[in-house]
Amino acid sequence: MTIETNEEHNIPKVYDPAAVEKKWYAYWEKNHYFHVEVDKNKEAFSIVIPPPNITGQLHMGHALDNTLQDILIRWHRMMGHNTLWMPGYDHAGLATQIKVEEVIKREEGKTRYDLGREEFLKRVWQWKNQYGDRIVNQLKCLGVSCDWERQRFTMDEGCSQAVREVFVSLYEKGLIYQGSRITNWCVNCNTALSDIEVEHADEAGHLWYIRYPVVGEEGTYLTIATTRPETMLGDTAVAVNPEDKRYGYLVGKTLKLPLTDRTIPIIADSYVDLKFGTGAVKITPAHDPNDFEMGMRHKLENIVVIGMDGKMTAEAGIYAGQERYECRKNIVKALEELGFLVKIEELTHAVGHCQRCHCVVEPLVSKQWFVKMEPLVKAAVDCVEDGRTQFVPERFTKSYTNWMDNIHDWCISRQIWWGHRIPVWYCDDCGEVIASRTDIDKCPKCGGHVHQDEDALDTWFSSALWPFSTMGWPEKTDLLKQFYPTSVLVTGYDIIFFWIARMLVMGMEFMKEIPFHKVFIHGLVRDSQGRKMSKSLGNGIDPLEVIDKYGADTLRFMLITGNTPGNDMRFYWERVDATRNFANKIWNASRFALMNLEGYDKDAKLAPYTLADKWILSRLQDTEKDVTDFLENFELGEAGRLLYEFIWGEFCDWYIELAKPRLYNKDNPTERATAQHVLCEVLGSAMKLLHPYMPFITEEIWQCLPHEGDSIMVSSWPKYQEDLVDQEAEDGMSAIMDATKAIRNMRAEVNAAPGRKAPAILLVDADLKEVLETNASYIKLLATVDKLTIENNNNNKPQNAMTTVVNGIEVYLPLKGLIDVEKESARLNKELETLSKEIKRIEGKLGNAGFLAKAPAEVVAKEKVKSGEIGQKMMAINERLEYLKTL
RNA sequence: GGAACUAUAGCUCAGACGGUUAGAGUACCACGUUGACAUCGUGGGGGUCACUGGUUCGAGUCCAGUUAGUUCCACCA
Repeated sequence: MTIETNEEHNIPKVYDPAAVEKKWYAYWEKNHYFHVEVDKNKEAFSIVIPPPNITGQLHMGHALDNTLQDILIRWHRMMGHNTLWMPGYDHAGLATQIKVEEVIKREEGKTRYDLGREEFLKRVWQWKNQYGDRIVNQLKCLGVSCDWERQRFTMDEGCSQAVREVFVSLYEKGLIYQGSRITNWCVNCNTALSDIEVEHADEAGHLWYIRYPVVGEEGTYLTIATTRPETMLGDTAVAVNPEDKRYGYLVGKTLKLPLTDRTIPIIADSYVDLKFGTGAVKITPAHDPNDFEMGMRHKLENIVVIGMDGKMTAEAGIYAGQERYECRKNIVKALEELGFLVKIEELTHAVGHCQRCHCVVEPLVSKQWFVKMEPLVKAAVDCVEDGRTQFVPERFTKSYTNWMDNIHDWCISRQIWWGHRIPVWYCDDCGEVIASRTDIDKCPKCGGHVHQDEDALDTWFSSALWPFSTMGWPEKTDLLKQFYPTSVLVTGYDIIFFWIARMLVMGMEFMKEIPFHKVFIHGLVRDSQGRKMSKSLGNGIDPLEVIDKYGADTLRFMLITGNTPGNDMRFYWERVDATRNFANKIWNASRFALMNLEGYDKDAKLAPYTLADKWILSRLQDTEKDVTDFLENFELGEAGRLLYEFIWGEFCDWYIELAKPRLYNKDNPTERATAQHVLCEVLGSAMKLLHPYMPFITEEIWQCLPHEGDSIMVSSWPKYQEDLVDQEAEDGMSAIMDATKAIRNMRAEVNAAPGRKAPAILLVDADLKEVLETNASYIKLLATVDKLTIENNNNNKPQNAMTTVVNGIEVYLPLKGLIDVEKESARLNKELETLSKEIKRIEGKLGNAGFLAKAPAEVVAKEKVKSGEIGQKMMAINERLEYLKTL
């Protein structure tokens, strides 16, 4: 194959991602590169996407999460594995319902109750059909390579069937039950919530001390302390600790409950803390979880005074109908007026808020469905503790197991319409309760009329099944056989309990197998001040904006590098700029290559590799190996950093510069072809290694370079070629690079005109002499040297020259008339100072018997070499200083 | 009340098994438009690795404690 390039070709100097990205994504999709069929002969690698909400817009968290997955997926695909990335989205029950309700309210002024269940659901489906794909399209802008042909939805037919199967099966096993319990109730969203949907926040509140008169003992009171005086209307007892000597004599007596005409008993219960408040607690079983428990123990009555709407009930007497906080004010006022209020203290305490609407959650008794967790968690904890499923980073294991060890039953019913309706029917005639996998229209027992439970399931119930429901469960599919357990699950630490834990539980229960081998946890993307990005703060940065301005490659690489797994990261535009510059650097390196590939013939006869060729090829192998190692350990940031350093710091800064003379010289076609060959080889491999991170620009470049195959994304991952590893070449090049840098450094010190060539003298050890002589042209080219003299270091030292010693090389720069004796002496003395500090440290080590005896021989030898080198340096500098004194 | 994480250059962050003269990007200073790139090149300044103790021949790296910050869990009215 021969490349024809036109000297005048107009590849733009600045990389423009917009056109490139659209073009290649369309190309990949058209060629079905994302799609995978089961291939039992290949090693399987699979990921199920954390399904984004249909209401959602792509945010930075998605961008990070999906980039991580895409890197792993693209890498494994290139490794030749049978690679599946299962995409899909989540119906997000409550969140979506609220969203659609808002829209309908705004546009039509109606509530969902106005529309009725059927019509409302029709609207949500419409909404889903209209906007559901929005986030998928946004994900595509990011370049992710999901198998879109397999896209799933938590409420599609298959997933819904899986939900039914799991629900009914658990019900039959007695692991799902219905009960009247005190649960978290959101008075705004009008539904029950699970414990983890309640967010606790410390709030400044008050502790009101109220005295309750003891019945039959005029003038005797028992003072209680409460943070919620409005609930006193529902008090059915006051409790003291049985050990509490202050109140012992009162236990068994009754109290007159102020503001009511009821009397309540004084009971003893060890739950009561003697040191808090007065040591006497009012008990309101209907409105406090602890009181509820105590009420059960002491068979107390539940008096509901706050309703589902957050307003006081008829039980609240004259307060009926008042909003709960308004009532609180009025109660306090009344107590004060009647002399029952003893004092008010300031108190900060944790108050639960609804995760969705942030209003204060009310503990209320209601009839709900629960999953009995305790029998289910063991398997899910065991598989993590014995390492079948591993968290990366490992530290998240602990928070997972801690949480699982203290698990509460999971309230799964929601008083909402959008979601999986609870598959339970009640017979209106015989009262039978039937959980069914299929819809029923009459009672199987008596044939009577049935009606279905009105409630829907917690969104996370269907998410919990995601790893297997998306692969066709409960059918025994080939997909499941090949891809379950999935290889890795990638998500943020914020949903470990909501999602990871539940998937482990359900996977172990229904597949009898872990859902994933690894859980790769990442942190949050925060703003530049470290704050969470949020709508209310207005500090969110739209990933699509970054993609528009800078390209997806830049966003992806920026999000992945510069932080470590599991840690939060801050978003800085400066870092976006820096990454954009990297993309542009790659672009221009490729532009350079293309401009110099004219006449390139893949099969041309090659000259022997030069030192630079051997060096860069060897470094490429090191990079391939290290990058692969890092990827295997989920150190994606480190792998990215390595690629950055290799491409910019070695390939661009040194190799390209050194290849220029051969590329420009058309009189020696064999050498030119060799340089072209190595240039293409290294650049091509570098693009492959970088492809998982920056899929678009690497495809664009790869397609321009000589290549085999139709796309870089289905090309093979570079192999570590041991025969190209050349330590000698690497050592030789580092000597040359060190000498070059030393010369540049000294020239800069005296402000020598950078463009003007000057002579230099190197005095070197015998073993370095040959490589330096052979490649003297490198130093001349890169250090702007015209006459380079290389001698053995036992020769006479050149006079009237600047000097420094690096890597066993004494570098002299004759600078006739340029040397400022004073300045040069100062510079050398400063260097001498650092060196003497260093040698003192090393000699201390070498003089330490313990070090010599216990440190590995290798380390000792290294220190000795170092000591020798420094000694040599110091000697040379001292000689030079002596000479300067004579001037 | 438990638990986790973080503390390294002005800023944002890397530093695997303890052994490099502790790194990068950015910012800053100086010089530079030689035919890939000024979204660039070359060079430079800048850190007692939060503090205290311990283990070790040797600690930014391991252990204990202290301080500061962040976060999660927890039914204390």
